[in-house]
Amino acid sequence: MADTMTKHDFDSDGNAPKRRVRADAQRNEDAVLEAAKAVFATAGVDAPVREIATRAGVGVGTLYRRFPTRSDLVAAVFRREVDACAATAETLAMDYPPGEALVRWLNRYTDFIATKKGLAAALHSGDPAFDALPDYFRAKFEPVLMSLLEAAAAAGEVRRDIAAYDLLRAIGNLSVAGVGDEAGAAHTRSMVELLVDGLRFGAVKAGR
Amino acid sequence: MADTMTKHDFDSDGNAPKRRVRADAQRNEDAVLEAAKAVFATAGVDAPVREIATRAGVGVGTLYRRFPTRSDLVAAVFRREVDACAATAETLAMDYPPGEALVRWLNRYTDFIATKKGLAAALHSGDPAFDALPDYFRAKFEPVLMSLLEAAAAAGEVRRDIAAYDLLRAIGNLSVAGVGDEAGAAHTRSMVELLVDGLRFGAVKAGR
DNA sequence: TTGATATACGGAACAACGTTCCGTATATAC
DNA sequence: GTATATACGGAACGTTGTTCCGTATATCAA
Repeated sequence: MADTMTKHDFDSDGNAPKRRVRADAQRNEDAVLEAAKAVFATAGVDAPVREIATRAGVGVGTLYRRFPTRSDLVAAVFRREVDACAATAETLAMDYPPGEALVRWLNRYTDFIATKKGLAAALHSGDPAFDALPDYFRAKFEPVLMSLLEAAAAAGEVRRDIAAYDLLRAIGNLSVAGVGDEAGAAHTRSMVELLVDGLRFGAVKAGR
Repeated sequence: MADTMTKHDFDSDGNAPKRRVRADAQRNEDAVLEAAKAVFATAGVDAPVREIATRAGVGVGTLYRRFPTRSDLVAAVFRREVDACAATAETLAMDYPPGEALVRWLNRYTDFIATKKGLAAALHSGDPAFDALPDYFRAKFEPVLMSLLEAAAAAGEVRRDIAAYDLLRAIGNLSVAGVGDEAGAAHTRSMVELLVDGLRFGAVKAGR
């Protein structure tokens, strides 16, 4: 039978496909993301895929259909949470004076990272699935921190010669140490404060 | 002629081992450590055990006899390198003024960490084999940095309220980002400098 | 030297993981 | 209601870390 000429074919890029996404597929994707978020927070990003699939009530095949690699799943979950954290900056900027907004967001950011067991390592593991993550991370967070930084600098509270991205990375890495450790969290916080003092140091010298 | 009468019986601590350590065993242990050091530097601490065994010219069984866990091997290699890095501090302290010696050692330390792909993550992974590492790390590095810090503080170049250990951890974590990345190394360096500026900031104010 | 034996060796075998495959089930379009 | 594209579950595969054990050998006593 040569019925190769199928009836519906030209659903090229960006056009409406003949069939819409199946409801169960969508439901399962959500379930997987939700389960993954929970499992990652508990057991770190190295948690077995099977565990996530089970928790989501699907088979591993289903999971892999949507996330071809465990790294893709990690990336997807990560993106979601980045969005959430970045969003808090605006609120802070409105509710507090520049210097305080900056510090508060930095703390929020620190807490955000604290729930990312092993993620910093994964980011630099060379896995191609994570290649896009730093860019996403940066695209979301840099403008946000730049605003806070600029406002604080304008108020004469911090220096201007530190790039937002550098600060972002520095604090992110600083925070890796405190994961799952009470004393570690305290250390992280004081080191972040030290960094902020470094920021102020410059402002003092340049401000007069 | 009576000679073979115990030329080595109670060496170390009151123990009298019937047989001494076999020569081939010792040789293999060295070979494994050497191979592991090279492989870890190249491929990170997650490199396959088999690869290390092969490179050392031994079977995996032999490797596991001495290092019951891959983590134990990682720990052993790590300890060696910690010793080497800590040792450089004394030299520096003798050859440079306090402030400079401090900064130079901090840089040396940064370079040291830069070759430790993924090790910071391993340290906090919860693997029991690494539990002793932070203590070892601290026991070796803290006194060393305390000396440098104290000398610099005495010279009025830095503040006194930052604990050596915190600084150690902070820089270590800061350095994780720069692994295998040119720009990353530069970022790391400037963040370390920012930290040092934070140290100086306090010194300036502490005139009281 | 020679034999006895504790010790060490290599690599096959096992378990747990990430990932692939494919026969079966089902939501959607007509 | 039927056809069929789509999604599903889970067995199966390759690669890890680790264990096991039969074989080889360095050391000791004679």
